[in-house]
Amino acid sequence: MTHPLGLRERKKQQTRETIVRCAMELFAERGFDATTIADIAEAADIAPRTFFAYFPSKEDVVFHDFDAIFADFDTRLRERAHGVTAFETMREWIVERITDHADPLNEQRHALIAATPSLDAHERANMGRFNEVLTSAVAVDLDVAPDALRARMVSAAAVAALESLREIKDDEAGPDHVIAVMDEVLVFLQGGLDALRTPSEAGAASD
Amino acid sequence: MTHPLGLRERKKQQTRETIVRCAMELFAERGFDATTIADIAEAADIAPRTFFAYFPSKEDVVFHDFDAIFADFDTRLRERAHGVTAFETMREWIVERITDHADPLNEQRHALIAATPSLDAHERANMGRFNEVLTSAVAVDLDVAPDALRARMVSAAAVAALESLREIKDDEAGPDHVIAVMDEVLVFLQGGLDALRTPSEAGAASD
DNA sequence: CAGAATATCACACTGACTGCAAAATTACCG
DNA sequence: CGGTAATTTTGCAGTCAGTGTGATATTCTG
Repeated sequence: MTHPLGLRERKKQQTRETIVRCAMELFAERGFDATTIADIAEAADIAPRTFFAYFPSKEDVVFHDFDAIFADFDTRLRERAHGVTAFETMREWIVERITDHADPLNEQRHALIAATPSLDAHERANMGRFNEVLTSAVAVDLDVAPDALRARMVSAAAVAALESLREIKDDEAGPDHVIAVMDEVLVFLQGGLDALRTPSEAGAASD
Repeated sequence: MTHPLGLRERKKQQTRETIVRCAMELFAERGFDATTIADIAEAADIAPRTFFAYFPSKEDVVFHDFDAIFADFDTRLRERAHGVTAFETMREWIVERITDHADPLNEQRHALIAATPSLDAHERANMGRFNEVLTSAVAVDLDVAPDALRARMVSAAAVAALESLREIKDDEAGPDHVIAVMDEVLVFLQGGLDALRTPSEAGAASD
């Protein structure tokens, strides 16, 4: 009655955050592989076994917010209005995320991921999930099969742009740079699709 | 003197092949995760500890030929003649591989990968390496920075095509289908790059 | 406050992977 | 051929991630 969430839920949330904070700190200090579950548990003042009540694996701590982000993107794609392109939806979503959720810890996180092969693989798998949902949405836009080559190419190029964005993120100019990048992507994709639409001149110049 | 390779080398090669064969058999039967190193060692008639003298991890058995394939692609890209596009090089390379190395076990392998998350992540990492070298080669072609967005997009789209090819592979028509796919990719990339080159009309139609 | 629900935890276990040093095998050279 | 050096195989002990189970503690509900 005093709180929107019961004591239990609040404590759980708090413990979860403590685990994430302590773990990321240790990862930054010693590296991911050199940090054990026991280390994290001690720092967060929980039993080692309890860690696994919060995260299925050590890696999942690093990507603790991915599920929420992905779900957000997915529903956004699914619930877009008729006539609104998947790419436009993605562009909007990215600009929002950049402006709203400017997380200064992201830079540190990505340094960690880049330095840890297993995390890098995990990150790629995450991007793969973005790619999947984007591909099927693009396929709907283009009115082709869900696994059509052109849908894959469009989605892959868009996700490549997404990846390039996360490398700059905070230090470079925020929304302006993002918009510039997305514009370049749009021109590229549009040009590519137009070329596929007109079966005229195929390949003449060098790429 | 009787052999190009000494007894030692020959036995090593043989043992390596035995491990791969036995392991893949077991993986196909029971699944990757349900197969232990001890199982593989017993089947290949070696000590469990010896397994790690041949492969750094269980996963690497599945991708035992990746290093060679990747090195082939990489040198091919590096040593291409002046004026020959990275994309053209890739196209040639793929057609050769499809025709020469038609491995009937590949289908089985990819089923295994698709069914095993950790292998899927590993496979993505492998594709990521293709993407990296292709990106820098494309950047040279386009005369832009190695991490330029357009180089990334081109490479990402090409790798997406590569991934789509590996899904069909044996059952569908071989070289013909491959060439058709690569042609479509070329038109798409060419169109996209042309659009970026002419700063005229940007976005009008829907993608 | 009692009892149901749930969270924390200790314990024991599997399985991947590593370091180390002994034992077996192969190569080399006089 | 014999013996020694180089290399490979192996056993053993150990670390660490992750899981199942059941006991204990905490919170919730009436």
